Amino acid sequence: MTAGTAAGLARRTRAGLAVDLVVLTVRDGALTVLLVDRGGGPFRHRWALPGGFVHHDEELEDAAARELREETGLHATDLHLEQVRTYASCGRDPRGRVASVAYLAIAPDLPPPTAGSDASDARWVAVDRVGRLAFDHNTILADGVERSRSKLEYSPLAASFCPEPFTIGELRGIYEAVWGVRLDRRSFHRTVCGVDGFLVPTGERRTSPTGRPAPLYRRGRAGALRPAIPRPSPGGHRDLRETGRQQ
Amino acid sequence: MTAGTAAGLARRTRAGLAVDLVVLTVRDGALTVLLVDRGGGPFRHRWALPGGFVHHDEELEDAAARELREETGLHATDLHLEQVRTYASCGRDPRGRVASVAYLAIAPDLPPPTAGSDASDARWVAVDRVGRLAFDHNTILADGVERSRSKLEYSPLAASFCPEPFTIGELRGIYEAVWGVRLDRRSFHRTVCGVDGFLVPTGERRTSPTGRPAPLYRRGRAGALRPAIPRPSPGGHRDLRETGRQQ
DNA sequence: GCAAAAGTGTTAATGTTACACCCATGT
DNA sequence: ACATGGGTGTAACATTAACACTTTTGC
Repeated sequence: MTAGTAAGLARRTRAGLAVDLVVLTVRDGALTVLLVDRGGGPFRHRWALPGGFVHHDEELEDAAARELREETGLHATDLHLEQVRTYASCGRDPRGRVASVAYLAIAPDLPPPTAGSDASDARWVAVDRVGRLAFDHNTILADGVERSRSKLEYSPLAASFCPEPFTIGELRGIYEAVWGVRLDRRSFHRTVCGVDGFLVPTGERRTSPTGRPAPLYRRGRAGALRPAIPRPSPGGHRDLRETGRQQ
Repeated sequence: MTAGTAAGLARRTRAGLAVDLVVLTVRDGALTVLLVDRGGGPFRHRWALPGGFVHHDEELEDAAARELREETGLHATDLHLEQVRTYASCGRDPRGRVASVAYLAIAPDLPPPTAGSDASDARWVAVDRVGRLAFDHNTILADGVERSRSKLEYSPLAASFCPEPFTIGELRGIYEAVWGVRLDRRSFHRTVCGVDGFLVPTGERRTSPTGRPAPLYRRGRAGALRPAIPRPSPGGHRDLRETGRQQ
């Protein structure tokens, strides 16, 4: 589009342009999201996703990185940031039409955030303990979580949850927390090590008070996981296929 | 987001809000997109994706459906419509800041469209023969095509390319055109019939001048394909030829 | 009968799952 | 030695790919 006659130009819709962030990490074995207590505006003192209006001449992704920095001190170079989708329902913001572009940010576990300019408080909350949020943020959160769950399978996203360098065991903990399943330690090891470009061994090892020292890894360059890390099917295994019969 | 103090409110960004449509179909065995020749505005007489500004108090999806109707006569009830992503770079529209939400529309093969209000011409073009488009529409098109290719695997999207009722052979033609591969006729048949809820037999058959009559199907209610339709790996091996003659 | 497309059966190769078992370390 | 987690081997099972063969129609 963006087709427009002179008449079309005159009556074209203008809307507020904002970004909202679904910042996920794994803390204590649970998938966790960063929430802020809104300091002002509508839904004051409601919990919400961090975010804010895009500045003039500012790219969406830069706005997302800026909000992240302002609210958490995180720098976008350290983490994965991707667009999820846009929410622009007419009634979603009482101040008027606002189109909010949601971004998913994946970060290693971090210290509790400090409240920023737009928030009176900020904290990490396990995604299954999140209450009613401001605006349509419960929907945005659900979409972000769903996106991260499915991308774990075929993208190297899981490694973005780990502070580098990390062990295979820590990586497995990410998969278990995000998917909410238990994975076989031995099969998992072989599977991830068999994915070309996923993990790069540092040559170092981490010794721990318990167990054999584990080799350390960094994120590799692979953009997609081939083969994928199989996600256990929730309903168990399929039984025999029934071939479709006609008449 | 949508956090805003009184100060934040005053300086919030406002932008034009538009939708662009990647309307795909399969024609003559090729994945094909609907393009319009821009009748006015910037990029006049350049080919572009159909789309336009969102009206006041109009939902994004309604705007997408309206543009589709205006430019092609298609009704959204007949086709699959989903949001892909939002493009809002500062320089993408010479008229100013415009956020364009891209939608993917999948339609059965249709007669050539008629030009609408914003377009001086409209036509179907095979996606691998698309030239330089207006704005950033080549990028939007590429993202839409990529989305449709990956969704074919695990969603019932392929059936939206077929006018109902359809045969298994027609459905296979969709997969072959979109993925650009040849699929084994017999394995494909078993695979799709084994997916619960994908296809619903009508009980009717379609007789053709050549070959055995094929049972007809409609789209089922499945939202996801379990198991998925396996997509041949690109770095793969086998090129299949199906001569149709038995050895 | 013949060509063409639908549909079934079968097998080899491949992939996945589950678990036995060994390794290396701190206590 | 033992507990703990890292790492390898392997057999059972499930899935996939390739293709032989049969069925049903129009001409």
